[in-house]
Amino acid sequence: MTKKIKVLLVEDDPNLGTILSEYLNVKGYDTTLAVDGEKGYDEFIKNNFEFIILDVMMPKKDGFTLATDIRNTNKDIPIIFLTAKSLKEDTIEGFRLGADDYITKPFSMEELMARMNAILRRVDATHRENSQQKEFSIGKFTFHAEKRMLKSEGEEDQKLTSKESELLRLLCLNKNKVMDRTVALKAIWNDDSYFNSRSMDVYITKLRKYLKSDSAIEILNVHGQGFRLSDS
Amino acid sequence: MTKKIKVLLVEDDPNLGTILSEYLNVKGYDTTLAVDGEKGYDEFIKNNFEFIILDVMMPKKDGFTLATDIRNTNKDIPIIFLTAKSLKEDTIEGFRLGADDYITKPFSMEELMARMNAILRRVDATHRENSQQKEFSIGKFTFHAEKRMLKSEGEEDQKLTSKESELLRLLCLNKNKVMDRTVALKAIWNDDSYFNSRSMDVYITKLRKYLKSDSAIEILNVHGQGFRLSDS
DNA sequence: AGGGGGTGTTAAAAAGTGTTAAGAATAGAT
DNA sequence: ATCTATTCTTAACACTTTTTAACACCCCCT
Repeated sequence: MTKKIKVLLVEDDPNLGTILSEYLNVKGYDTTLAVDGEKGYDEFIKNNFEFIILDVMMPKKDGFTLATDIRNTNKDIPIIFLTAKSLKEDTIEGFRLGADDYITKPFSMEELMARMNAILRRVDATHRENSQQKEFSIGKFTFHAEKRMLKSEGEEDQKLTSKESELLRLLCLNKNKVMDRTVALKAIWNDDSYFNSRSMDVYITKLRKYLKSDSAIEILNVHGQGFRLSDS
Repeated sequence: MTKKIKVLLVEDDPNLGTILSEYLNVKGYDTTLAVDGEKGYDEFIKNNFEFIILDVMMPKKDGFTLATDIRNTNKDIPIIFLTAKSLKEDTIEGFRLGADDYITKPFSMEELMARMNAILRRVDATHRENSQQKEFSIGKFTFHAEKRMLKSEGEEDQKLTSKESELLRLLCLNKNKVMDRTVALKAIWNDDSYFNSRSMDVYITKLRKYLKSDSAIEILNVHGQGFRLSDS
């Protein structure tokens, strides 16, 4: 399970603020609620947020001013504005300050989620390429995912097929934890169905063969759940 | 001066379509207008667009279907939906298909621009600018796509034929990612058919020969999908 | 203990690819 | 216009990757 994304929500309406905050937490985010712009800025400075949602109309410090201050210290963090009015100039102003989206009240929770996800997908995509792990160590083996190559001292290099490689990569990412069967099927086959599932079992057998020369490694089945690559 | 961004606009209303297209061109984009979903897809295959704007309600092929087809060949390209109705389910569906934004008519030109810019800011600059890139670095080689020339220190320059060059260019644009077989065939041969596909395999063999003196480079096959130029 | 669903394994079928070389098409030169 | 060199396509064969089928076994529940 991936780490929760830390969200700062700044909203002066206590009803809406609480509801939104709780909804986001249920959806797997780690949300902090601030009730005005100044408190929002304090929270921003003290924590490492990864996503900002700002109401525009707020006492003490309005959303635009707060956004400007936030952008001064972090020019990458995604910002979404919430607003009661849909004045055109306001919208443009929001985007000019570096907003990623601008949502007019009333809006549905689902829509907010959908728009957050659309933005996060982009942020991930740009950061993901470089931060993707390419080389894994499994017992006496070294597995290079990109090159689809499994090496070990004193043995001939084993070239893997793309399916073999993708599966082994998922196992490595979950080393000593269970790699969920359904998750793997959807990630590699795009679809979990009976036949794909059986196909995956065939590949598990193949991987076990490749790895059998090191008895410290095992691919264990977790009945009804998936597999665990155990490395001691 | 940065290169113009190539935008595909698919909109069946000729009035709106023309006005939008002209407006975008004035704003420095290079816009192509298609009047229905099928024509839109044809244009998408033939060109290297970097941004897509789709009307949802269209004859022949609606925006959602078109978006799905486009996402099948390119999962990174930004997509914005335009729609007359603001049905909640529609919005969510659009985002589920990988939309980056969803704009309800009527909207202002400025708002569209602002939302486009917000998305483009997030997209990796290299993704945007590389579609007309002329020079590529592959391991110890340098490839000039325009001049169809492959150079490397201490080796004689290798002149490539046009097919060889176009194929290598596509591989370079997708370096370390899969170059989809169908997309490449449609881009280079204008038609994916069995024989063209076999022809492409012959060219892959040729390119591998040219590149074989650098073992850090590989053209890997991804079964049933395409090829990946791996460079580490 | 029995039974149903999940898994391990092997092998054959189906689909896709690697490679070489000969044939067709095209463009350039004479 | 005809010849020629080059480029591109088609054919052929060997091989790899993936899926499907088949059968044996195991886990877990009642």
